[in-house]
Amino acid sequence: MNASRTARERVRAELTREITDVARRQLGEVGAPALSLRAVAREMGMVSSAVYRYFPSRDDLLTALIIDGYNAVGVAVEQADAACARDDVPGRWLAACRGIRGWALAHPHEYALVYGSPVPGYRAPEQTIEPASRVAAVLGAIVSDACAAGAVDDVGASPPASFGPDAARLRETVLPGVPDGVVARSLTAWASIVGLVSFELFGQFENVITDRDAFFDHAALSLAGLIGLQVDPAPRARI
Amino acid sequence: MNASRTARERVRAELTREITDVARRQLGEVGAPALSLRAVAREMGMVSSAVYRYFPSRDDLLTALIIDGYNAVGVAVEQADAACARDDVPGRWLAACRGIRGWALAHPHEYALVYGSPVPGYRAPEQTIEPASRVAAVLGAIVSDACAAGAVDDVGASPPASFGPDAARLRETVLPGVPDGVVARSLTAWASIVGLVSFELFGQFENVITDRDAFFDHAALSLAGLIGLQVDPAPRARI
DNA sequence: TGTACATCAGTGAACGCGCGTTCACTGATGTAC
DNA sequence: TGTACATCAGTGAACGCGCGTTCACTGATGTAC
Repeated sequence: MNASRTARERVRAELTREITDVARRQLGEVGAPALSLRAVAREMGMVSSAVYRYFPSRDDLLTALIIDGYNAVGVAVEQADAACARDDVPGRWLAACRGIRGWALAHPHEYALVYGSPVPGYRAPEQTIEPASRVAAVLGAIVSDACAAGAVDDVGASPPASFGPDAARLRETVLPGVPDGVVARSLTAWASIVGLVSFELFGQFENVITDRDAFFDHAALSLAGLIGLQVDPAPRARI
Repeated sequence: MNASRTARERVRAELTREITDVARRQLGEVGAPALSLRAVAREMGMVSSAVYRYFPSRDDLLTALIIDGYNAVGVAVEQADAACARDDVPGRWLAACRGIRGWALAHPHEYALVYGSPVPGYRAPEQTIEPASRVAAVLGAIVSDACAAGAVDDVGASPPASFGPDAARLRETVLPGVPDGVVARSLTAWASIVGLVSFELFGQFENVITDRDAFFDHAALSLAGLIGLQVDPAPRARI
């Protein structure tokens, strides 16, 4: 029957989910390169070979965790953006950036898995590319909306001619209606935000920056300015 | 005698160096988390326990590699900067940024070791902090020189008050004579440059940017503009 | 210069561990008639 | 509703491997007189 068939499948889906949950928990303790199928099985109370019913190899488990990671940070950023007034461009930008950083600080090993150095011996399959764009989509929408509202200054040097096709492709997906120069600076700002978070998380700001919350906000707004988003010099008053 | 004593010590130094060379070569193949003392010993034709005469543990070998890595990228950036006319601020900035990226592309695993996610189970000791500042020192000198020459626009929002002491400390070491706002934006730009290189190396620009050389140059100059360095809109003519 | 001793480098075996993956198997859960 | 069969989940043992680190040891290289 269909009902009973889905019953078995439901159990299967539940266990698959439980395995990734346990794996994610262990990831948070030992980091991706040290993550082991056997340890996951042990914690689940199964024999290690049983996990192979759910994931054909360790790499597939890692792939699942990467996809989950991209989705998790994607959701965090989407929610941060959604909580802002649509026309408050600097507010949305800052909220989205804070969303990335907040998620990263809460899940450092997951962050390292998706934005850090590649796990040795593991090669990410195509499947991981699409969920990776989720964060970019939110940042892109903010810039697009700002452009549509005429709230972007397209100043600064023009990007190289070879960037044209890339910009055109990005306009079709995450940055509709955004001129080449702003596309280039948006990409730069995106990489910069992640660079800032990585610096903080990977220890490069040790003994350098004390109040990292405040510094990050300031840096994020500087980068909004780099893109050309019109940012108030002082925080706007709230009634 | 002193001469013979240094003879023995010379052999020791040579072998120590050879071990790190082999380790660095293997690092380039398997990545830091998979680097193993035994494999290094095997390639050297020694028994694994012999390596312990030179490095008391695997962690100490990793530490040596990290320090070497910081020094190597430091040298690369210093040389890139030194090849430019002292008063050509944008040229020096671009050269230094290219130096980081060029070294990173040539030594991706070493780059990942120093700027990527931390190696699980390894905790970097204090020794690694000082050589880490070598790159920052070059970038800092460029900004300092530009400030001294009056070639920096200190525009944009002020950094948070809590950043004051950090800026003061940085002024004493790598950014003499640089006002708080420019210090903050220099740090942001520094993290951004490394973020761009990481994005490229760790696969985030896959299917996004085609001509990465040209894009990087453009991004680096955008970030020079973020700091406030006065950049010519068009490349200056050369006679 | 020659000898007695101390220092050091490198050996080989071992300890104890964990890993990914395969495979033949036992039961339980589902399906078809 | 009941039975015969097929599918699937989980077991337990095994394969073959590599790892970091310790330790008692043999020789060679240096030092002091």
